[in-house]
Amino acid sequence: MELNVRKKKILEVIIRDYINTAEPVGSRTLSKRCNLGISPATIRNEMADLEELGFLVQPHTSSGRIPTQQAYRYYVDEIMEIQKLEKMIRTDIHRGFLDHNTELGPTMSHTAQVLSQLTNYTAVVLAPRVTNFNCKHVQIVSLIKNRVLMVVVTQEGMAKNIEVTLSQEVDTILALKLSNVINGFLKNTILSEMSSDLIDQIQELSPAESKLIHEIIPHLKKVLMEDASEVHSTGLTNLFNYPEFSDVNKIKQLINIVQEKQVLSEMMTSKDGNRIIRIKIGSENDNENLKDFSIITSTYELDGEMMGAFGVIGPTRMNYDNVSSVLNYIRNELNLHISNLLMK
Amino acid sequence: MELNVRKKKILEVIIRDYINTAEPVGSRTLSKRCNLGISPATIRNEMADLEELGFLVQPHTSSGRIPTQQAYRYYVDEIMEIQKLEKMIRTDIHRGFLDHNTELGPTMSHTAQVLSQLTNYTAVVLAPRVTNFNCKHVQIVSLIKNRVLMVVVTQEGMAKNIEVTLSQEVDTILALKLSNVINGFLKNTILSEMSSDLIDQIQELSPAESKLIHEIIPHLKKVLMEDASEVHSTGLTNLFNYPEFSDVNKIKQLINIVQEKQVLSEMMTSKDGNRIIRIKIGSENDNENLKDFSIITSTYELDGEMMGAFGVIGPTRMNYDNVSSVLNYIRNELNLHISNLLMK
DNA sequence: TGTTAGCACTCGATTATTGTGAGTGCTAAT
DNA sequence: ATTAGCACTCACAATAATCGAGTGCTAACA
Repeated sequence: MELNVRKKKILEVIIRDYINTAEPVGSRTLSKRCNLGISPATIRNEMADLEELGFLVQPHTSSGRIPTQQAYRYYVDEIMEIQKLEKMIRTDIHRGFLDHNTELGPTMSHTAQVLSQLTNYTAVVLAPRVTNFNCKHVQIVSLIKNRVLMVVVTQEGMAKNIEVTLSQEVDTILALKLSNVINGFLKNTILSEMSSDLIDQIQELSPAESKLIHEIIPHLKKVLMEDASEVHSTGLTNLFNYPEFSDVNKIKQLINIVQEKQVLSEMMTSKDGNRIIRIKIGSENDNENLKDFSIITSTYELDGEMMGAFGVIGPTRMNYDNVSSVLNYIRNELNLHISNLLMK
Repeated sequence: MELNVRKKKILEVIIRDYINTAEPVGSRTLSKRCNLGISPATIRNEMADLEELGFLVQPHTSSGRIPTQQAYRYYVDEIMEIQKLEKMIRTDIHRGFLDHNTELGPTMSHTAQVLSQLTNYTAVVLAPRVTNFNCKHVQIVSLIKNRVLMVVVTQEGMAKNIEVTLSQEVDTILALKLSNVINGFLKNTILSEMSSDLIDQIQELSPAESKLIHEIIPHLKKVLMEDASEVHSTGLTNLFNYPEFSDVNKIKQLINIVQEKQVLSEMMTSKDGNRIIRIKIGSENDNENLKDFSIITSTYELDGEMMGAFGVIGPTRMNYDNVSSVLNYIRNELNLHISNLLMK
């Protein structure tokens, strides 16, 4: 779809204006704002064309026009350019991260904080996930009776743990022995290749111990496989200030989105070509609850491998420029700090 | 404050009616509903008295009356009696818990689920906290470089862990040694009494190791002390259906409450005499955001020691009877299942 | 041929007007 | 002490009147 220069310019101004005001924009006000020296009447003609092409709609006859989803998509693809953030903001963000990069948890919540504050929308951050990473070390800790805590540590130094109930009692001594056996094993094999047969070949185990190992391995695999990464969200109430969210039903949708962590997590980690900044506008989202929202996300990596994602949820008339710039910069910061934190 | 029988009865019916309908109740409708065989005019007189006493207010002249906070308080203290739940509901709840009592986490989220479903309000559950419990076992797990995961296990088999960065590198061997040293120590001393002097008396440590122990102990103490227990909440959107929450600002308040986990946690664990069911109505709450809500909470125990809390947030015209009954029963269930889960 | 001034028209939003009805307080009769 | 009767109040809903930003169309103009 190609538009001539003037149409493009007019569309741009309309979108910008609507993003700011949430009011349908009419030809007269527009003619004042955009200094192209063309009269309202001409603009009206152009607007009529743009409407025919599917970029604009009128909420009712004889009102101003508002952009369609198609318009936002065109804007994002063809008009907008990701700006570099102002120097002052950049250093502000950078300093903030320096103050919060001692541990992983705080770094994540700080990221969410910064995102929602800088954009005035709702921020979502996925903590680093262990999926796809190799298990370096396992620690079984006896809790009480037949309950144990399993800690899985990846090559990169990320940890994840679950409590499980086993079929037999496990005391501190036994827990240590089981840990040692599994860790000995991990020196030669990766966890996902640990089969029943291999376990049976271990010499030094009593039948009871062997049975326990058989129970434990699937749990460990599950921990490493399942992507139940923690999802931080901040600035839920930010959206309440926008007129389109004075409707309680919209708010319900938003809350449902944020609470379906599993869905959110999958959505944010799915690829979109090679794009660094992924933008989904309104019904481009598969999730029913997100149909009235736009979501912009990005990911952070360690050593080329995707570790987690973060992004912003807002109205479809979102400030795509600003959010993209912010995400872009924060992505760099995150990559930097995460690798400082985890790799040697 | 004493009311004669008839006033008490009238007040009761008004409150019940208002809780159901959220509409101001007038003398005529009331006279039909309450079968005391008294005319609207008489009721009007009584209502005027009750208004003078501070139990009722009129939103505007010549409208029906609505109960004041004082009325709810009186209702809760003097009128209402906690009913036993219907047999069918009891067995339903009981079965539900049986299906979810293998691990602590699921038990907690199931509790929140059941609470919000049964009451139609917002449920909040505080997971068991380690505070006040004695540390039985400590496990230091090496993550990477100078980062370690510390696991603290209490006498009762609850676990809590944090990641910290230490001043020196800690590998797997060293982590094990440090764990052993601390655990050896724990055989004779409780964690909170571990002082610097005592650490210095340990023989088998190199200066570097001794320094690490000095760093580790405060972290362990902090884990055991601080009450950053996880707060589950469910059914946020339940409240949206009530007419008093069509106002976006009320919703904002609610979300703020649920997000201030620290405050919520303190509020729910603070005692209120020896009451099992604690009821705070509107401005009886210290927290500014809770001034328009009522909150009913209870606690669950292990071996007489309070472990956590749970409760329900709703409008001040909350169904105090039903919620109290539900909390009362769930409390028993929780006590039962938690002790099954944790103690021998 | 593209642009613009002019004009009649549209329609949501705002304000004013009027009923309607559930409710009240007061008084007088029971 | 209770109640029927009555005049009065006031939020709420429905209807009508007004306003104004915006439109489409036509004719004139560069």
